[in-house]
Amino acid sequence: MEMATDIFRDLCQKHGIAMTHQRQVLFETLQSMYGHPSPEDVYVRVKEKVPAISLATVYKNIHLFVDSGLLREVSVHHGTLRVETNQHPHHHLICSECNQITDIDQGELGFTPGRTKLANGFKVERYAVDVIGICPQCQAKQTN
Amino acid sequence: MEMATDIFRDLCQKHGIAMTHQRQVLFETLQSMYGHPSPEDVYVRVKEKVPAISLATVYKNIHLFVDSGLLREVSVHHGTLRVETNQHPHHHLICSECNQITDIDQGELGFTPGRTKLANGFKVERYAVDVIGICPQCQAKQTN
DNA sequence: TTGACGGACGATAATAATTATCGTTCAATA
DNA sequence: TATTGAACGATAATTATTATCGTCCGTCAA
Repeated sequence: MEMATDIFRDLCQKHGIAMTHQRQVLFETLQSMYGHPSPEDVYVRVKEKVPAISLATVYKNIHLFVDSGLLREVSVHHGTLRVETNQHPHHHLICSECNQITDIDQGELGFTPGRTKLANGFKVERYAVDVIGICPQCQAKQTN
Repeated sequence: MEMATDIFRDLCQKHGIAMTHQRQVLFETLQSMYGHPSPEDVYVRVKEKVPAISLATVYKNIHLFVDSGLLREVSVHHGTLRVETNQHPHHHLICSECNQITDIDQGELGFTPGRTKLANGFKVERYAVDVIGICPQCQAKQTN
């Protein structure tokens, strides 16, 4: 489960971030966990290896990892409660650059809802699809 | 844009909630808005019609509407920051009863990613699918 | 109509999650 | 190895949300 230090150093270099002891332990800890842990959960686990670490460091580096593509977060949506005003069946386009969320009709997306019962017995009510990518505005900015 | 009071009363009855003036104005206001407003946004708008309304009432009733199915929220997992520990391409099963989130492999879901460029010029990086429904455990509880 | 009851409201205190600040320490590199 | 900016740790501050609690309003029985 241990990752060689120089492998992690390379990984950091590839993603353009500095390598520190805290970051290495944090990353290794994440890889050893299951499911969708909260920063607090991760903090508790990392403390076993680096007792002096601060919760703020965990937050800062999770965000750093996410921003630099080392790590992914469960949902790219707003951190706050948002309500749908669009009554029609639709999905979301989310720009990974500016985080803007735009609605797209189910038909326009070319998405056909799959089965209504999955292998494990999960009963499907509906599908919510997030299309993550770059919006036209941000594409234009990038080429400039 | 106005909704007759007795139509809203019927709607409330159908969903098993009491009808009040604040709820009616809140609901009408939501229907008149676009995009994905925050409770604060909605509060500001509702205040124009009901100046004495409290932000807490807006929160309470948005949740009531969501729970009773009158309204939908943008993301089922907003709330707190969660990180993915699963490196493989996967999607999420979300139980609308107990809110548990389970990973499901893209293949197992039977989902075929669509086009990589959408009509409006949006450049697709990846698709994130949330399957919302009832997990086997909660189905068992319901039949009991 | 009146009186009682329960649920909804408004004001605001409390909590939870996250971010900002700031002095100290560490990692990259010349 | 000395320099220098970035990262760290402690903790204060902020933001979003929820809980509390006294009051008010609508409904129903007398």
